[in-house]
Amino acid sequence: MSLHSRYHHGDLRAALLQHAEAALRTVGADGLSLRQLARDTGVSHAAPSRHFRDKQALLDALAVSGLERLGDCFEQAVTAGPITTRLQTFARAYLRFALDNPELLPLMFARRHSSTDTEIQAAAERAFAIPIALIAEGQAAGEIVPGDPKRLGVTALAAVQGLATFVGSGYTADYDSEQLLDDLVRHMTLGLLPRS
Amino acid sequence: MSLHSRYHHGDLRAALLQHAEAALRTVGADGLSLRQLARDTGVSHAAPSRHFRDKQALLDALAVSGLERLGDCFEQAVTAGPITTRLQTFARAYLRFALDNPELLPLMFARRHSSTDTEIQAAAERAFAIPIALIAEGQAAGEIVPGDPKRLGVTALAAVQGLATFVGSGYTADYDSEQLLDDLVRHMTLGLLPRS
DNA sequence: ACCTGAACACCGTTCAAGT
DNA sequence: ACCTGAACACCGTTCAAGT
Repeated sequence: MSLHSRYHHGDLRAALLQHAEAALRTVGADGLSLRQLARDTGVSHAAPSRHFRDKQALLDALAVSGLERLGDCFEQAVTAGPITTRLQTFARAYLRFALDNPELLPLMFARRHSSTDTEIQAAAERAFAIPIALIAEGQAAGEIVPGDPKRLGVTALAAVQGLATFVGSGYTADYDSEQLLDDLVRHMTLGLLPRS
Repeated sequence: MSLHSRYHHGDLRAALLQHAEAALRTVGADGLSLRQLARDTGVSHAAPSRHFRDKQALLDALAVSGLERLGDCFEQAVTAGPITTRLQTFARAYLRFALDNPELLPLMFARRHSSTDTEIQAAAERAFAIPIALIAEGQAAGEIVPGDPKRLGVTALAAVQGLATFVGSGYTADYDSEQLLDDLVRHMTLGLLPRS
């Protein structure tokens, strides 16, 4: 085994990201180590720094790829039918993604420290544009109350996001998550106040 | 300065927790170091292990104290008046707490790894019982739709929790957080579907 | 251009020993 | 009972040197 064979002659950045996603699932964000990641990928511990300035840059890259995958889920959740079932399909897709990627969501919603992290911001914008478009459609058909569709979409998405947080925390362990989601969608669409 | 003076002859556990909360605000959960915490408190780096088995135990203790403080906020948010303003008062209190303690919330809603963390669970139960009681009151007065008040409360609390997550992430930087909360409460109470 | 290997300053955790 | 100080195995980050 020559010294040359230790070189990773491919797309090291992509390889690191792939191994990082796997490590995120097994050891979590806190347990993720750049040195272990380098070992997994078969390069020296200093090699990742060529592609990710520091550990935060790697976590940010994971957040971007997570937001892109969430966008894919949203695209697959676009259906026809009555507005309530269309909304519910989106909500289900979001909740499923959140529960399937519990370590990824905190990265996607991490507090941006300094300047606006344009890359993450753009990826989030793209993903959330899909359900927001549904809101706008529903409004055009008179099926949803009027108002800025983006503002309205954010409140609806936030509700599902928050439910995922509660379910993930285990505070609602005595309830079924799908039933809670059904309740959430019903309360969000019909309202908590009686419809006389 | 005798060797004896390095001993912390008081409630070291409480002192550690107090410094840990301050450190959480300044350097965040990731930046929090047990060794630095020991230095801040004036004890050896091994002393904290007597009171917190490991770093996770310290973070869990911070979560418990955070949930207790959230409970205090909820208690102060108990008011009289129409049901919508009472709900809004709770929602405002929750959002304010979440935005004022951005580093604490992820700890409070951290994924429980193994067995049910009974202490955290109990603290959460106590805090959330207060808004849930309001839901039950509203239902008794016929002001809120029927259903299990706990299930209903979780969905309502989740909505606010999710909004805090969105606002904290910066995805809604172009909107005012209080206005978003007003929208959320209105949509949650009246519903997204037109009231014909 | 890309990676290595050594070096530096930090960690969390453990444990015999001290008071 | 409570704390110290040394020890161990790990980190993230930097940088001259190699190919």
